[in-house]
Amino acid sequence: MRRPEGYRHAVRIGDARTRILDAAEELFATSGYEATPASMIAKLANVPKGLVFHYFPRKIDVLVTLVDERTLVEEDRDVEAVPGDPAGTLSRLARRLPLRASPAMRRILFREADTHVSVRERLSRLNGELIRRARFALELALPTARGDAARLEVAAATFAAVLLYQETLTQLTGHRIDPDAVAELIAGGLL
Amino acid sequence: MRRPEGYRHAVRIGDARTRILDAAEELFATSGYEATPASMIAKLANVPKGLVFHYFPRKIDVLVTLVDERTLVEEDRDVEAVPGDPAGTLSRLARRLPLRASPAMRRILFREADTHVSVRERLSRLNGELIRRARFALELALPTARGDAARLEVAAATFAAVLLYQETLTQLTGHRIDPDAVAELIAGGLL
Amino acid sequence: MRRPEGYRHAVRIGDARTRILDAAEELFATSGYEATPASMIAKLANVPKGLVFHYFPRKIDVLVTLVDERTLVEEDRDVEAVPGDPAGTLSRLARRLPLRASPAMRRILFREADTHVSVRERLSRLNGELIRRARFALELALPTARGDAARLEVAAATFAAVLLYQETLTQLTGHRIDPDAVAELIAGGLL
Amino acid sequence: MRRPEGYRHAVRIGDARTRILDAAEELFATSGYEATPASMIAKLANVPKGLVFHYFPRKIDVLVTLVDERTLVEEDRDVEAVPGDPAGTLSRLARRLPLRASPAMRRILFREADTHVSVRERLSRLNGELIRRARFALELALPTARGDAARLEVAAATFAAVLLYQETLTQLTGHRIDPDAVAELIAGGLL
DNA sequence: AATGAATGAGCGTTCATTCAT
DNA sequence: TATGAATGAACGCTCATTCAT
Repeated sequence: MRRPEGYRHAVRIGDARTRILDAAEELFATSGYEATPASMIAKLANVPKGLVFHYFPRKIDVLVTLVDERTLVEEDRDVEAVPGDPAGTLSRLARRLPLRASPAMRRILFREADTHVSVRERLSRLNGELIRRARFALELALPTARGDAARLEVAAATFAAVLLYQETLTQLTGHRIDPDAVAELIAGGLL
Repeated sequence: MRRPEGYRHAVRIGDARTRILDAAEELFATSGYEATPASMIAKLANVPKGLVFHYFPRKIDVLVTLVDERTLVEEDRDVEAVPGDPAGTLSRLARRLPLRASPAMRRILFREADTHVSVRERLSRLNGELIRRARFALELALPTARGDAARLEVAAATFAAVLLYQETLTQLTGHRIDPDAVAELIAGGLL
Repeated sequence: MRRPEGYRHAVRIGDARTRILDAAEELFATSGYEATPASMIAKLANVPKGLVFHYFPRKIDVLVTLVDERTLVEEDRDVEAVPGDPAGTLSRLARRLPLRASPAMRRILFREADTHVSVRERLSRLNGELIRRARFALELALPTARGDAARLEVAAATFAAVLLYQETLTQLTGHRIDPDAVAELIAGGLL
Repeated sequence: MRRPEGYRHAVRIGDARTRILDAAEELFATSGYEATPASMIAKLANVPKGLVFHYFPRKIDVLVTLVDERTLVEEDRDVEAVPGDPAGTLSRLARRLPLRASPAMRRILFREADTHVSVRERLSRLNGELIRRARFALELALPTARGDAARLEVAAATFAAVLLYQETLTQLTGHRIDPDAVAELIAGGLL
């Protein structure tokens, strides 16, 4: 919770603990958790190596703390739905992803998810929240009786998948996917 | 050197080189490349550690070889399209993913893509092929003039994303997505 | 970090870094750099192996540091020349070899010179300095006009060669050469 | 004894055993015995690795054989002495070094001498023979009664040292020493 | 709170050597 | 005689972690 508004990139300011987390965020995102030695975090953070272990007794604690403090899945936030405009409603939701996290933190979240439980849990909650919200938005936006529950669920899950995966996809394949267009496609399928 | 039909799981048979690749496939999928020591591969393959390096001079060669020999992106394969049935056409395409690879290999492909170029390239080709084929299938299946190029592209990319990501998603969140339902949704959006 | 006066032999005292260098000096001189594992240095120095690499990130750094800190080519030192006594002048020079280094360090210097640049450079400088000084001493000691430049140069180079090589020769062949006698011989040849 | 006249350099012809020795000679001279893996010898010799150990059960046998078969200290060969011309006599002796060995073999002889007994012995014999012959030549060339035994010995040893060391010196320091000039200097000192 | 020396387990890799064929 | 798979000991090096100060 220490980070204020916005994301600081590669700027090593603040107290030692913050600088350590900043450095780790950058390095984990770039090279992965396993491939990042604690000594490198210390060097980038410009603190003595011992201090890293003073604040975070085990290296894994740095990752856990990062996920804990720097990714925030915002649950139960309001959904802005415009009845009769499911596409626009989804688009707006896309723009307000309920994940407060820097791009670096997002990469970490996805990359380390399958080897570290606490990371996986966070990602799982995010996905659940996204689907929940998309479903709810569609319910509000669609003319009543239009979508049976199962169809809505599929639409919500598909949209969530695209939102979560698009960044990875762009990174790995260079292929950009436009959430707005997807929103329109999905909305078209429901009407 | 190619694997025959089907996938062998955790069965340690065949010559040493094959057993090493089998073991690595399993371990890389489970724990990730970085977190898997060569010694563990050797132990699971039931060969002395030295033999691993006899066949694969550097550890990374094991990963590269795995991707090389055990993931096969089938390009230019025929697409079975049924005019007037875009949903069914996509469903059939989903069932014939142009990636010959065990589930384990797929996880490796996705997990290691952002730190190892050769893996990333393979994944990128796969994604491209998948989109290309989905687009082509839709062109054939849709009534002419129905879909303008951009809409088709979005539909294809969305479907590809779902196909590629669904496995990871299930793994990470427990939430299962049904490609057939997505096919129907997308087809509905296009008609 | 410089060694004080005199040489300590095989006495394992002082801080860990010093003990490591002491041990390496002894072992490199005895068995050669390549044939001396870092573990053996650690054992002789009575430190854990990891500590060797704490102070010297690569093994070669131990050798380089040794040459750097424990061989000192003293340039521009005064030459004590006695006019009319070239033999005595050379003898005195021999006794004040401009190389501050233990016998062990000298063996290392010669043995590793042809495979390690930094060592070779040090040895080269030493040889140059030795010749320069011998020439200068002879110029002062000889009656003017006696020796033309070329002859002086040869005498200086010969004497330098004998000084540098005698130790190796004794080691390898058991045959001892007496620098004083050589000085006399050379002086005789110039007069 | 297998080598005919002259030295073949880097030409891999002849039977396997010869090619192995050729390769080893080149590699040992360049990188030293310890730093040359048997596999590299095999590769350069263009023979399978197993064959190296077929001919030479242990790696050290390659070195020993090399020294054994490819360095020949010619003892008891005639000395051409010209009475009254000690300088010329020494010069001639320098030109007929009693060591039949390629430059590469000489480098090996000197470099490995202090860690391998058999090599050291060979070098020792060479030095002894050189001194013996220089002493004998000087005895014959000098006017009788001129040189007492001790002086002759010093002269002979000095000349031998220069001859043996000159190659190393040139290599390590770039400083060339001219044996003829040294011969003259020494002869001058004896007359 | 801060530090860097110390520790040791374990990693990737090398390589002499063996051996079945 | 010829071969390359197999073996295992040891090597250089890394690194999380501890600890005295």
